[in-house]
Amino acid sequence: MFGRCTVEYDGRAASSLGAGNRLLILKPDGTALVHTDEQRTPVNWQPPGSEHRAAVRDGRLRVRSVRENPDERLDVRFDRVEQVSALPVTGGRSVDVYGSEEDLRHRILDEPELVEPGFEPAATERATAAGPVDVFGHDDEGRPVVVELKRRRVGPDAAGQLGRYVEALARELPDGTEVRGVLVAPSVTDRAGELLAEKGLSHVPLSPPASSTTPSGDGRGSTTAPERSTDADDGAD
Amino acid sequence: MFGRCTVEYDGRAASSLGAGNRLLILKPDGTALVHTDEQRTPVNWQPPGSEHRAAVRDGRLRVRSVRENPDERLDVRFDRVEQVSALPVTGGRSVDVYGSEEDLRHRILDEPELVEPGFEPAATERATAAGPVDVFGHDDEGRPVVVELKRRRVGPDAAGQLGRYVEALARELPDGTEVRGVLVAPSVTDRAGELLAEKGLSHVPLSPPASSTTPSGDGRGSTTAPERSTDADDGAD
DNA sequence: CGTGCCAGGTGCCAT
DNA sequence: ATGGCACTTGGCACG
Repeated sequence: MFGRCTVEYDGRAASSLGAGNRLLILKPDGTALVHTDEQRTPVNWQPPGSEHRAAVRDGRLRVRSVRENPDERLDVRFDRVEQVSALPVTGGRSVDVYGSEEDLRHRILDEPELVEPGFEPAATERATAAGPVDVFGHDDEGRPVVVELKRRRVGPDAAGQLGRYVEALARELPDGTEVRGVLVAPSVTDRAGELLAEKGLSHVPLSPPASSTTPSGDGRGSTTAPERSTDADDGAD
Repeated sequence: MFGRCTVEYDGRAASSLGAGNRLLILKPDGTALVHTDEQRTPVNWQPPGSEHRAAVRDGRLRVRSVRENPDERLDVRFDRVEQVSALPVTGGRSVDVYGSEEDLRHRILDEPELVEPGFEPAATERATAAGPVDVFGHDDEGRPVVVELKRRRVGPDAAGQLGRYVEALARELPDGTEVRGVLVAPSVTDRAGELLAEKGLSHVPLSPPASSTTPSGDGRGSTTAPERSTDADDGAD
């Protein structure tokens, strides 16, 4: 729907939006989106699972979307409706994304020496008291190694996360066992680097496999070709 | 626009979406959104600042949106266009949200005893080597106190964040100075609670002021002018 | 369901 | 531009 409306939201937070022309999208799964002419993020919304209802009050259309747990409500009051469309959506709803953290994990399991020579992965998502460890394994001297993967440049939070895993494992393993921690990510910020150094953790610069040609820039050596590149025949257009 | 299309994305990651009827939204600020009939998140998109272009190839409409830094591209190829609308958006584009972390900070600055009796705030956003501290102050015995605010229930990350601030301040202040850390949030998860305990930090259960029951006026900080504050009316069911 | 964590996170604002 | 962080974060997978 498109038209002049006001929007009120109350729930996890609360907000109010004065009159203006906006686009209101109501999805059959209960999602509601109010979009203006800027930004990727809707100015107001209601998550999937909400219930939409429409009624005319004082001669004006009001669309109300409500959900519970948490209780929240979105009210869109129109004083003029410019357009209403019902659109029959079909086809795929989700995409496989290449270049994710999972792809990075596969890359490392395929070639553990990318982490360091002699590294031997033992488990993924290994449970610890501090949460699941992305890749757990041992170095060339048999020392336990915790590997935390990030698909992009990281800040201090990732260093903290890795540190928690290392500490949790150190407690879990026999007293005195030295546990190493390796952060695998394209790069780290200065602060994150300092934090890693403080905690005795290390960083291995490595990116998820490029889905298509991202040739120059990252001098991260010409490691073997990712099989992912089978979409190369797409070109043409 | 609405119609049957395929969608290809390549940039920070890469994805491919087979043919189907979807809604394509092109905003004048360069945003592009591809929505299916589910979820709040678009199945594909392009951020603001991108450039949209349309062309007919092999008798089919192709919309391409490109941006640089990072380089990324979205291609939507239609084989049938069901509807095209150009909608004149007007009016406010952003909302004042109540119940934010900032509101929680105001609440605490108004009533510091909510943190603990005798707490005296000294600064907000106080800079440290580990980042800005939400509220910095002193307790009834003059000890420095770092307060980290969260508007909702928090996990281990918040405990880590607070811990980093406390440690950074402890280093900055004269040797031996005891720095206390208080996490103000509605609640904490078990794991976060353990982490807090380990680090000698404490938790004060407190929520942002409820919007619907906000009793008295509060001078909202330095930011935008709230022109639409008085709208307490709520149409009964 | 809650907990934990990734995400093409987005968006805001500081240096 | 990069960094650090909040967000009605959203979404998923696992306990």
